[in-house]
Amino acid sequence: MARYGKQHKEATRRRIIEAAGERLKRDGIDGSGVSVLMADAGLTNGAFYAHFASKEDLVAVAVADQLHQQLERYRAQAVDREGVEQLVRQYLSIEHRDDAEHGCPSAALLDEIGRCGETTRHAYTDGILGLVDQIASILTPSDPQSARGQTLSLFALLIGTLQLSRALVDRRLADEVLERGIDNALALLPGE
Amino acid sequence: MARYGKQHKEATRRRIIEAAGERLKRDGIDGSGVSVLMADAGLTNGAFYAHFASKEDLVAVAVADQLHQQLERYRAQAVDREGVEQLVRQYLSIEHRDDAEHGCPSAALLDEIGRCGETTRHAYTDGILGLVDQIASILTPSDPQSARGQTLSLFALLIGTLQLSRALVDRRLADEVLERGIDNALALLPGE
DNA sequence: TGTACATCAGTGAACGCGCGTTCACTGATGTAC
DNA sequence: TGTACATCAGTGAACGCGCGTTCACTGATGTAC
Repeated sequence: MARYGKQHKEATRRRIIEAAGERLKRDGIDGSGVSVLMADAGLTNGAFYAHFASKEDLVAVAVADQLHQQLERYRAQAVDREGVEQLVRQYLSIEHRDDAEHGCPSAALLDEIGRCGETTRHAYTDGILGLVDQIASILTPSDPQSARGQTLSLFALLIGTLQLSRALVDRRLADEVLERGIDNALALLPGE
Repeated sequence: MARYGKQHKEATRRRIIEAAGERLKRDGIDGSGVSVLMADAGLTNGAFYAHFASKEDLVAVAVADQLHQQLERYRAQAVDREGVEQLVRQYLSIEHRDDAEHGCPSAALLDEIGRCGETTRHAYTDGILGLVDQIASILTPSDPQSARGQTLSLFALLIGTLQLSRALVDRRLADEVLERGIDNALALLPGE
């Protein structure tokens, strides 16, 4: 029945989603056209609608995937409080600021996501809560639920700091924002 | 010589800039077309290039104007530490979150600004520094320069918090982020 | 094993539309007499 | 004061282009005999 081996189309779909994640973070949602997104995956625009119902559909899936990838990375790295502190330092590093394409989807896209339809915002909400709960469970293993709000607030600082550092043309100032952000973020970590 | 009275064209230009500020904050930079921006000012698209060199030119000017307006508002309201604390509460209010059109340009546009050309990012940098220095001068009148970094970091928290609250579909959670943000922001205020 | 076939992932041209920008023009204005 | 005129802010159609989406098709594939 299935002519190409059923994993073939699935693999193509994944390639599109992952390439789209990077392109969206680099050029923004409105700034990334379907033809370019498909070309990034080595395909032509016509094949798009065999994989996704619409551009918004792909955006929602790509945002979910980006947050899921982030969760996997954080899960591997942030095994204890010190791991989380290291994560904060990496998040607010010059390398992360200067490489949005491979960085945090929230920092790259959050204000645009806020203007998206409910599908995308729902995917975002689910994804960020997965991340937040993971970090909260490490910082406050006895009652992670209570640390959710505080961890979300910590994320807000990280996201805002990276965006601000990216927008400032004064490099010295942009770097200082990152450093201040680290101190303040560490102070905001929910405790046991 | 000047047929329409020289203040006429200047007034039209201002009308375009102010309408554009609101439209950009509502629909984003890539999401706002020149024709719509002109229609918002009661004009047709053709007149645009008599006032601005390009769309990017208007964006830079509108961003600068928005930040300037914000500065004027903050200057009037934040005359002492308590005024600043009030400002933080207003910034992280449900009303502000649900009315991006009349709200903070940073919260509405910061990740898009980070992807803009140097003209716009330069305008943004100047504008945000004006704001930051104003707040810093109230919180640390003896040495506002030293409070600059900390105040920028405070702004980062405010901006990230509002964006996060706008993106979350879970209202309870979106509201909680604002509340947590207030507590954390107040704790981040640089002191004397 | 080799060949004919049915499947369907992917192609690429085309759809209508709105983008940013240009331009020949219109018509309301303040000025000159 | 009333009229003819020069100015120029603003109009609206058009430019080429890329958008998101559709569709008739191609051609590589795994299967059946």
